[in-house]
Amino acid sequence: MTQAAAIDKTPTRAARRPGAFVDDYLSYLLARASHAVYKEFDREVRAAGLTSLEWRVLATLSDGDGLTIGELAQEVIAQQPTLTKLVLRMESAGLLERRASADDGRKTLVHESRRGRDIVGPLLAASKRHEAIVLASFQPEDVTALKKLLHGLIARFHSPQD
Amino acid sequence: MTQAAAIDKTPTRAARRPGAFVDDYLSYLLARASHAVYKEFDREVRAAGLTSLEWRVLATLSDGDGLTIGELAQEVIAQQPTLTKLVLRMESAGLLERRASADDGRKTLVHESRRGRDIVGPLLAASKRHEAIVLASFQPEDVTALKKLLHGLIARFHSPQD
DNA sequence: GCAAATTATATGAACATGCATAGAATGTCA
DNA sequence: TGACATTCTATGCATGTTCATATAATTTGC
Repeated sequence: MTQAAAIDKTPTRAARRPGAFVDDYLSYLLARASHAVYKEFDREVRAAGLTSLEWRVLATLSDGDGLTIGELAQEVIAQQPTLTKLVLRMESAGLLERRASADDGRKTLVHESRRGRDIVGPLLAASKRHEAIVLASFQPEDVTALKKLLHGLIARFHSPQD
Repeated sequence: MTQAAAIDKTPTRAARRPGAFVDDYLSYLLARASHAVYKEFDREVRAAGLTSLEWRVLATLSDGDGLTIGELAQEVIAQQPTLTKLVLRMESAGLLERRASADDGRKTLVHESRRGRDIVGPLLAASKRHEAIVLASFQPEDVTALKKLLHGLIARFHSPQD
């Protein structure tokens, strides 16, 4: 092990410090909540042989495919070169197909393959069950208000480019 | 350019499809909201010469440093090997210090350096201003309710290990 | 209809991350 | 105390991501 230079005699503060800034900072809170909720479900994603980004791609395409690389990148919150390469890998793996757009030769339209649909289908069902379980411990009206506010935040601050 | 195999004649559906599953799926919503809110502020982070993960590390340590690698990893939502390596790089860059724990030789305690504090200080102030602006367009009671619910989600589903 | 500007994707090289596991310190229990 | 299990960090290697830029297609202005 690489040895640290100095020795610290103060006890470790393992528990969260009350009133810490980061614990009340909105984008942290949102990210931590997202992670906390997703983490459990991630086990099922991995069991299906997918990474979380691959799952987001397939789930997004399930709502209607034929998206361009750029649209997909926005949807799954990744950068364009990342998506270009991921889509190539996923095409090689038989999870989706790339097609040239007829009306704009620059665009690559991404479609789910049969195999992609077969893999993501059960996961979509499982994710709905999982979300229902997560939300079961909250008041329905609180959940509605939460989602409405989240949509508001997204609409208000989501600019065109990533 | 790598040519796609087939040609797709259907028009691109650029706009979001209404009622799409992913657009109402909780962990997506949370992640997208987090990203939407953070994105603007990210410009200031990059201008300060930090990556977003480095910013999260320094911001977290500003609330009280001397955290172990493991604690930090939890706080900033990253894996332990990622943090070990990042902390080594940040130490080389003079942003923080690693110290051996006196009461547990396995632990590495991470502290901010003078330089780290100098860099993160203005960013912390800026982040508070930014959050105030973001939240200004919402009802204060809605914001309170949102944060309370997020804390609830985190507490309910945040297990010890990452 | 041609040059310049813009948009969309791909790609190369540098860098960061993740997985598995090693190494080191501590805790447990007989 | 000594063996065994556990905890915490580090590390090697494979893989994935990012930044800058190249390439290709389209649009704009004249």
